[in-house]
Amino acid sequence: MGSMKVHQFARGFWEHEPSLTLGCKRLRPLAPKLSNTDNTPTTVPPFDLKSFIRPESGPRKLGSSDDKRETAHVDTHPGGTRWNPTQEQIGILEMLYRGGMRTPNAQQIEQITAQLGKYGKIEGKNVFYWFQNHKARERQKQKRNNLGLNHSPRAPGVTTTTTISSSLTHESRVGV
Amino acid sequence: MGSMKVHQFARGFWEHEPSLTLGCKRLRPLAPKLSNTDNTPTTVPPFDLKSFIRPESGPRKLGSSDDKRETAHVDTHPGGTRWNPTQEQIGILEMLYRGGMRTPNAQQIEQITAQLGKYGKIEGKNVFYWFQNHKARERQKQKRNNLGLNHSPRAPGVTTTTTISSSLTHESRVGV
DNA sequence: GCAAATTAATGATTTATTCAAG
DNA sequence: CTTGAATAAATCATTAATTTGC
Repeated sequence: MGSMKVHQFARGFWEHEPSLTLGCKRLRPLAPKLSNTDNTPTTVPPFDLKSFIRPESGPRKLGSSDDKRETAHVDTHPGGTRWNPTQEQIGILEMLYRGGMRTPNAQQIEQITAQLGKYGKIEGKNVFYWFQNHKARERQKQKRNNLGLNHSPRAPGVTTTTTISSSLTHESRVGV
Repeated sequence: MGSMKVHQFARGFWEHEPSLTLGCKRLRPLAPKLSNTDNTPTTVPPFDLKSFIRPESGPRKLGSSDDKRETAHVDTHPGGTRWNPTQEQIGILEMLYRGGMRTPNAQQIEQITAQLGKYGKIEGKNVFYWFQNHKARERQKQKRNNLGLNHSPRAPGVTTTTTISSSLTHESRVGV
């Protein structure tokens, strides 16, 4: 397999907007059984659950790393369930988050994925989801804290670090 | 806090492409109104991870660190405008929708996009978004119609006198 | 000590809301 | 106003922690 063009779906269509590799696997285990009474015009492909859950031999869309060298597998290589981040990965992600990154764009996701890939199997969408979830859940936490906040006018313990060096070259700051 | 809800109906079986921020010319103020109580982090990560936080977007030019780009001229590109579906495309999509398709998976999207590509420029995410929006807005319309039965402002242009009961087979929304 | 049962975290999807182009 | 595009909120589903009984 020399230079073979992968599916067009990977490259050609999303070239304008940065996109990331997303797997074509991992579908919900719920019954793929549609109500067959309706005529689904497009042939709903028979969902081969097993083949989807085993992406190893499946066709990759993009971002296929040259080698996967799973022979040694430092990590669990969970056999095709959901991503289970390692401690290093989490650490880096949290660092990025604390650094101000909230919704990285495709370029950033690509790079992050590449970096985190050194510590374990990971895909771009994992990074994407992680930021989504982390952001949302941090907000939840904060809100919860705010609700029960009418007790001590001053936050005990945590002195809100106002020593922020305000000016920073964070261009990736979309929200806030 | 276990949510024991069992859905027996076929729910989504779609891989969900993470719609990455394109960041081309999409500046969304969207004041999140987040209470700024929490972290205003802006602490430079001690590592070189800052390389992750590269300035976003920029078509393909890298190297220029500072991007104070003006939103002046950069929109004559055919990649910058949004998808404008043709009549054939809409027709096919609606046909598929009426046929029961609601959230096509990646495979299906791929095929649909390929087909629709014959009639005009289109990308996979367009198909994805179309289904999302169409589903949501059909629901809105129905709801509006149901609520405003006694209303008689003006004859609605579209006679969507069909399929009101069909959607009842779905779960009734749990409020909220 | 261990494994089944239970609970807590959190990854992955779906839905609702919002913004802006045409 | 219509509607493509994007994000946030809500929800589902799976894995890790943990409890419990032996």
